[in-house]
Amino acid sequence: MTEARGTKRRQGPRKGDLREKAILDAAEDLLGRESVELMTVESIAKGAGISRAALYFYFGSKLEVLTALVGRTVDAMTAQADVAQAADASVEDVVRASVRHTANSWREHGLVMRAAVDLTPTTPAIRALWTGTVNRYATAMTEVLTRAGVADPALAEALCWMTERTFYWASVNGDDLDRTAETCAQIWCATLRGNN
Amino acid sequence: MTEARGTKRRQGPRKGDLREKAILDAAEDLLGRESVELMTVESIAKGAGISRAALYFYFGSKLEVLTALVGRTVDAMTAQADVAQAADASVEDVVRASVRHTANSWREHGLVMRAAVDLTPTTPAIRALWTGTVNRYATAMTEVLTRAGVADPALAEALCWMTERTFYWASVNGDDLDRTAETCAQIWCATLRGNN
DNA sequence: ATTTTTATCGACACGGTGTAGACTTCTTCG
DNA sequence: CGAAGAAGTCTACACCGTGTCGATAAAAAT
Repeated sequence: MTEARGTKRRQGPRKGDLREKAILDAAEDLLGRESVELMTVESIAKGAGISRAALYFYFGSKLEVLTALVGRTVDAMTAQADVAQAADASVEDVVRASVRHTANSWREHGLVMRAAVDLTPTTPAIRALWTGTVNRYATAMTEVLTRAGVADPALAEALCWMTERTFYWASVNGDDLDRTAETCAQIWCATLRGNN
Repeated sequence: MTEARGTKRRQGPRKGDLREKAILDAAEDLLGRESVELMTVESIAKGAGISRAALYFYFGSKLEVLTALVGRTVDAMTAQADVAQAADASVEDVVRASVRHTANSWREHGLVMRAAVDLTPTTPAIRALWTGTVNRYATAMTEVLTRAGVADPALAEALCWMTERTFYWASVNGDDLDRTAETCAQIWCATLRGNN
């Protein structure tokens, strides 16, 4: 099972690449209605307008679909991520801007990000994507913290996971993400000052 | 499906209550070897020395077993929890003690706690147990923070989830939990000072 | 000692998964 | 154009884990 991808189809913008996108779109759509484990290969296929067996031509399993979907979303996130980092801004401002940016990601891609978190325990590939993203963020932040005299990378890491979890629950509960961002930023800044 | 429990058997230390414990023990044992979703009702039953169908006499599903197991563990945790809170200790000391206590919980019950976190998205009953525990901890901490002039409950909540996630990953990766506790305590204390 | 509750088991039906193999539709190049 | 072959789709099937049913055994209760 699972097939590691790439055995079949590989190159070129063939006709059925639209299908591939359609499948991901259908899956993303479904995430809005049913939970991940209720979502069946059948339902995804139906959403994409093809038969169950046809879907297996493109993806080896439901989890491969979800992995591709998370990958697409993570790419989109990091694409619009590294705009910031104006070198002259105050450290606190950089931190606040980063947290706000995170809030926006959750606003835009909350459904998929939630699914990514939910699937992190079960799916190695998704775990890799997600922890990879968080760790990238963490190392970037470690640099920023260092500029403020806080050296330990473990601190940045812990704060990143705090941010992740807090936004996750806020997204699940439908809380106000601006407030959430405020809370997170406050802790980030406190750590910034408190450990020089 | 699922049967909501209680329809069958209810009172007394009947003979088969041992079985019930045996089943939970078997499940906990299994958590050490295979992941939650690989674990099958069959394997749990086998571990408890009974047949698959017999297990359904005690629990309505694999998830009910896991829920009971998490419940048992959470009870054990909270049982030995509220020892602390000596009213004259410094706020920072209380915080450090709490975090260290959390580290001990993860040391002792890491397997089940990890499973609880993993199952939180999928199983409402376990989500209730877990968020309940964390929230109890959060409100207790809110009081402590208030004593230090930091009023916002959202801060304590965010810090609790930071602690949860950080220990979760440390437990998964086999990191040193003392170091993890140190990191968490540092952020707790920074927030304590930084936001008066 | 027998009646009732508690516990166990074998057998079944169901639903979702993944695969095999036949079939159709595109593409492309002689 | 028109055959070869690649890309895409479908029906049918076998598998596996789940949960239930009814018959039966073991324990408790009377």
